Amino acid sequence: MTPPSKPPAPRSTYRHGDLRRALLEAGIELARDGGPDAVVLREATRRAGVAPNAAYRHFDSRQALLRAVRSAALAAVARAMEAELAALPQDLPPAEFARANVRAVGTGYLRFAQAETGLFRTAFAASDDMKERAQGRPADPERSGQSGLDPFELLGAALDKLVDAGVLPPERRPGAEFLAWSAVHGLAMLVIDGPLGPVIGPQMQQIGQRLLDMVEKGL
Amino acid sequence: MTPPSKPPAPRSTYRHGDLRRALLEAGIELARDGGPDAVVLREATRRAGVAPNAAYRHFDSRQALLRAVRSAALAAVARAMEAELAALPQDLPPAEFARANVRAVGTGYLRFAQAETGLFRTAFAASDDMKERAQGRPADPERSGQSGLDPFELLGAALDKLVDAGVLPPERRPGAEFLAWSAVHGLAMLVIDGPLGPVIGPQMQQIGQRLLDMVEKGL
DNA sequence: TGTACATCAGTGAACGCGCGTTCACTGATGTAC
DNA sequence: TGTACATCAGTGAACGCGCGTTCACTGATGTAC
Repeated sequence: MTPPSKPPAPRSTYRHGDLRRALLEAGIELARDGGPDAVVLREATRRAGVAPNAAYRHFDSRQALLRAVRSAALAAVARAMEAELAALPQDLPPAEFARANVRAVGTGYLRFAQAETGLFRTAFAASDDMKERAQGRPADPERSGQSGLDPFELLGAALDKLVDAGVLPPERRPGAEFLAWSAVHGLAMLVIDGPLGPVIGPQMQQIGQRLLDMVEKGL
Repeated sequence: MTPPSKPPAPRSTYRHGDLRRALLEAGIELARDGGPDAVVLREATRRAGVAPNAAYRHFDSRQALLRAVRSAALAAVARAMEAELAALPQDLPPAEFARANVRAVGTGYLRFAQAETGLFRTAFAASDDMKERAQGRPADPERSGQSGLDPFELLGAALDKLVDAGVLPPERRPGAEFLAWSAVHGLAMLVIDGPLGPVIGPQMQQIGQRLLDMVEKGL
């Protein structure tokens, strides 16, 4: 895709200025067009125009850099969802509005998966040190959007609205995020990472809408 | 997990006998407990008790070996589905039986994902040379179960039964496999490869059944 | 206001690792006569 | 039935690669007096 490294961007000062940020941004760029495995310490330092070991002033290890990139990717997913939510007409009847919220969250997720495949894979790929994720930890602003909610929490909030509006019976609420998330996540993965990419990729948006219909009816 | 290599299994004859099969089986073993990235040519030859380059008599490249392993993994998924189908009671009323077929396919998929995580990931992970998958090619027995159908075809057949039994309106049939597959695939991926592993892994089977309810109602 | 010095960001060189792959080879097999 | 020989599966050694990480260092900064 892109050539192995960018012009080293010569630097006049001995100090870099904001190497941590530069490395993180290089890492995000790498993830963007190669997924998590492409987040390579040496390449990030190359792009920042710095010796390989300089990275260790700012990150304990490659893993630590990857973690930071992952948080940034999650925040980007959250912002994509927020963008869809913000574009919603505000004058819908409550039940309809609640439904539209859930759809917007799902649509944002799918759009992001297709537009930023590498970041999407980075956000949700396996990782040995990630075994602690998502249980009741305090919300981490690093992985959240403007609302302060991470992607999972945005989905949860939308489903809560569905209950409040009387569309979803409260007894069906617990665990509903897993069902909704599964459906949308599966389509995303099949298209970007699996065998269905070439087959349904082009029609992803329509299939995505049908999938959201199914979730809505089936929840 | 397992030590880096097994006892080299000393060989008395100069010829190996069935090196291709041995390499394939070593590759499957590697995939089983490490996913696609763990399918490493040199390690496969080590396990087969053979020099690294001997592999090139049987596979053009590491990619070729990985492809063969992937086919085997897909066949294993198909067999897991067939096992669920075979366990179905045969005396259900037609509509119910058709529904049960679809559930069985989904259940087999989810069971396999949880029991054979590495193989599952290998079967469905990205691959640059896989861009041709799944479109109208003649069914490949390498990736099929006893029925001669690969996992995707098994799902398709189950959905066809749903239409025949009058449960699913024919106009909803086209593309239905993408919706059903997405739901189930998403849950599998979130549990084995994503942030939800520790959170819902233990309850995967119940959530899986709820998910299949959703698909059934929503299709 | 000027100078000594602690701090610490970045350097340069090197390490060991394991990988996929290529080369020219050697040893056993089985077929043709 | 016995022997020459083509075939080809496996060997041994080596290649170049890029990675993450460690070491002892050097250069600029900013604070204490």
